[in-house]
Amino acid sequence: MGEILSANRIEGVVRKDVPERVISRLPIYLQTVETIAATGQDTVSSEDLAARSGVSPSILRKDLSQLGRSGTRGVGYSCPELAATLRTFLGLDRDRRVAIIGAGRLGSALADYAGFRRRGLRLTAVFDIDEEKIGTSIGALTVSSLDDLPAWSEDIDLVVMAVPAAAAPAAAQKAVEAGVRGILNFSPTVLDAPDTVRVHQVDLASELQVLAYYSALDTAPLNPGFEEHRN
Amino acid sequence: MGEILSANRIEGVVRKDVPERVISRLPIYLQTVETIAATGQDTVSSEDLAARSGVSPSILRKDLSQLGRSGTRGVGYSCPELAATLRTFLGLDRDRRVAIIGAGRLGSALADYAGFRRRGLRLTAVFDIDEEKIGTSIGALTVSSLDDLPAWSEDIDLVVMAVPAAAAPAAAQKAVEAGVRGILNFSPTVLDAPDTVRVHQVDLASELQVLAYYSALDTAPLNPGFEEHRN
DNA sequence: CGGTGTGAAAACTTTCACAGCA
DNA sequence: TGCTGTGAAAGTTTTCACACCG
Repeated sequence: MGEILSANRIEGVVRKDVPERVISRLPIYLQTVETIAATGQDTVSSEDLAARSGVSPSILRKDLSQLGRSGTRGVGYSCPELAATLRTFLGLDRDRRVAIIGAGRLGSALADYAGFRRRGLRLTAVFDIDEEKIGTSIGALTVSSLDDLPAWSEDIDLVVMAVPAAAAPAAAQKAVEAGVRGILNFSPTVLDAPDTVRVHQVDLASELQVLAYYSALDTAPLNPGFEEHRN
Repeated sequence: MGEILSANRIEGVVRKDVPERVISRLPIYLQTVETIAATGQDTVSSEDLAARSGVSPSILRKDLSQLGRSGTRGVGYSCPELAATLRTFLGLDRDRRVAIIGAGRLGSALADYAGFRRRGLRLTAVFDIDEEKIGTSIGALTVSSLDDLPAWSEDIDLVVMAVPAAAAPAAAQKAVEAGVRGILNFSPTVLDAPDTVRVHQVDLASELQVLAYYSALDTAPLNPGFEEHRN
């Protein structure tokens, strides 16, 4: 499940194996540095960039140092240079092509997200199995039949799954067969896929349940007078 | 940012401080064990439950052992008992009240999610600032003005932010002032909030960018003939 | 001078392997 | 016997603190 691939070969250059934890923070840095660059500020310190990204300055410096030296001592990081480095490293210099499976409310909402292009992603197709939806428009796209997915396999790198839990495994199977390299799964189901396909899970209820746990901490006990059970 | 609270007092019982990593896996176990229970299977081994939850058996056993002994040696875990333990531990035995801020496409789609009740969550309100949307219905709820949020403060534990990035900080501020305990933020902005409020970020583009990175690994090098640089 | 880059230490997480119990 | 619960080992991530350089 979600094994880390170890070859790490991009454009022929073999890189130090960068941990997934680090990779998952890079998009945040990218977004933050773009926001800062948009204000006209040309350089930024690790302290400032870290604060705005919600991480510690030392972790930010460690993370960025793994992409090669990218800052200037005594000055900070050049916003445009850093943004370019991050985009290249993440493979966003050439647009990644994304398809959404599921043209219901959630799928349509995600398809609507205006930031795709700006963030190096291109929405190329939307699929559904519902005859009612096939042929309708979502933004500039027309909903295709999921059965036609194989025909698109050359034009899809990543898939967003926005279908009911029951439909997810079969749809994922089709995506895998079509050769997609990653699946972002909004259905509340653990999907299994071969090691060549990365699956990330986003589950509304699970996230809220974690928050629910923390929301119950530190509140007045409902049942005072009870005491510590230890084994 | 997102400091771990340390008091950990639930219903008067002081617990071992359970790491966030562990907490974030519990909802998955809960969902998996409920699915298994629904098939009529009464007990489950750590090996089986782990495989279906996408984790290793040892990590599953370690995680569950932190909730107190919950299995039976030689047998496995009782599905109904384990589900009850997890629900209680996560604080889901009494429904957590959730509000959605943002009645656009995404907010409506999330409000529509059928699993709330079953998963210990109750959607109590939907807010927006757009006069056009206020007063319209989403499912059984009527969209309220965000300005009325303070009046609801007693009825909201958690908030889901589904507004454009530009509107997120102000909306989060209102939620914090109303005393919510957690925010699940779908806007692509890092929100800062006091330590008493936990903020989790879910960003479509960031998730896809991480997948994009991995999708570029192990593909045929664009620039073959280059060889391994090792330090 | 000021802020990055980085070893070394500390903290945390996962895996291993097996004791112990139903 | 079979599978949980758990110490101890291995591995990973974060923090610290400071050398180094523009």
